[in-house]
Amino acid sequence: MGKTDQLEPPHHCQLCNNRASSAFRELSAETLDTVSHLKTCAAFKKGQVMLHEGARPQGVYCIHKGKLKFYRLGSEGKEQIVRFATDGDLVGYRSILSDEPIGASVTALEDTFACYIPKSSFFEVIEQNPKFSLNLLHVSCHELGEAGKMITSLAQKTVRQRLAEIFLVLRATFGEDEEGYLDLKLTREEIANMVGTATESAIRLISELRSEGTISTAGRRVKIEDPGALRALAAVVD
Amino acid sequence: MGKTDQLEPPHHCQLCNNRASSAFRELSAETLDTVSHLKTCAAFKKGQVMLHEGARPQGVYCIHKGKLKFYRLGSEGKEQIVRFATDGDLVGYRSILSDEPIGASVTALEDTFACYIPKSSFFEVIEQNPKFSLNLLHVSCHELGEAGKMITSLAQKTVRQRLAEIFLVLRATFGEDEEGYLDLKLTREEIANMVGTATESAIRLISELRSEGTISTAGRRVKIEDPGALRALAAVVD
DNA sequence: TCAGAGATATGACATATATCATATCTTTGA
DNA sequence: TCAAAGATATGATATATGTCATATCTCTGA
Repeated sequence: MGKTDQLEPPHHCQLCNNRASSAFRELSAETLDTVSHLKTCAAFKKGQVMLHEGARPQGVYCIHKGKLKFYRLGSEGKEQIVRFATDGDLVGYRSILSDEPIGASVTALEDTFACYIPKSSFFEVIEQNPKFSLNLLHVSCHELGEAGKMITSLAQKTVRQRLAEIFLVLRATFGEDEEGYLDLKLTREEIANMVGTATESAIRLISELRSEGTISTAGRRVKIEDPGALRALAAVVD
Repeated sequence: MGKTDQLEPPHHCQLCNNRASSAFRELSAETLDTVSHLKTCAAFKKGQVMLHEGARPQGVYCIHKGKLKFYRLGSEGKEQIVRFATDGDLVGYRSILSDEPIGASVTALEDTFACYIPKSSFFEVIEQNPKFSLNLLHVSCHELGEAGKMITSLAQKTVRQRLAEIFLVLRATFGEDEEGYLDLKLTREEIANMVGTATESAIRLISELRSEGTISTAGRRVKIEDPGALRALAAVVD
């Protein structure tokens, strides 16, 4: 569904729509040319795993179009979603740069197209472009801040508050479609795995928010009806 | 207490004991010389705040000797400890590199000596030393992985399991003194603020672990008596 | 050195959330 | 298009943890 020429990666990084918002922003034409020649294309179907927890990646992916979840398996085998990636985001860089195994599996939430840059090429670009290093530092340090927020939220807020917060975060990250629904379809189980609660509890609390008129749902599609109520509930600090 | 000449920062970075384990490892002699001339010294008494949440730091601190906690204030004003820093660690780099306000306040848990490097000098070193950028990327990406572990633990483990885990983490991070006690004194409230629970709950569960013979305590000093039992309890995955 | 403040300890009780069970409702793939 | 598999929904119940209250204990600064 949709025109494939919009979904396939462009032939050259300079033509990529995501360039301005990615770690490749503000790089010289020559550098982009180099990266362009080093990269290959990869496609992932919805549900397909891009990276496995514990593995050693041999390169990084730059997401051209798609949505992915990062998750760790807890001791009971339950998924904990730790973050998401979408257009323009780099995937796999954490493991390569810290020289550690993959910390979180990455799976496509919808059909995804990505560019693959081998590890060696990635390091070459880093070493020859201080600007690229700075961009990577910017991204990783920003993520670190987001993780701190998530830690505080998990430690101090109730499930109900975290659920409200998650809907606001999803809207900020993925936006809304023409009808006002969050532009990301998640199962109730996946929502529970972000919030850190049992699936039944997530379902129950979603039903409550729905009956209170704060949100509405249509299958897996969720619409925020009263953002103010959500913000009040979530007790958003920052 | 203690000889001051051991506690004050050395005059030159090349003589610093922490060099090998810090982000300044493997830098050229000239670079270290530059940094040495740009830095100034700073001392923090136990309990003193090094950085305030929400502020804009004008430089980074390299910890020469000491222990500090990073914490965010939740909506109820409760501290959530998100990580620690000790000898050789950089403090404040996250905010400067992501160009965001400080995400977590930093307070000295004991008297601390640090070197202060102004923002501009810090960026100069980064731009002129790809190796330093890589070290910083290594550190920030490692921290990001640790944050992911903490998120999973908070979301999926019981307070009892997290408490067991914390004692193991503290031992791995700070080690033990000659008598076998964890080399870090925390109040029960601080322990609760790491684990993400009420102070009373932390006290109660610590009492339980004590009566089970898994740990022993002497005031604020904690000794791990049965690491195996702690590991089993924490259900450590990785 | 001592007194007051803060920390630790423990009980009683409240409650949010997990767990288990069952019934419908949607997807999805053949 | 349909049937099976999986997802959603909701009730009943159990329980871990939070909250409030009170009583020592132990630091720390004057």
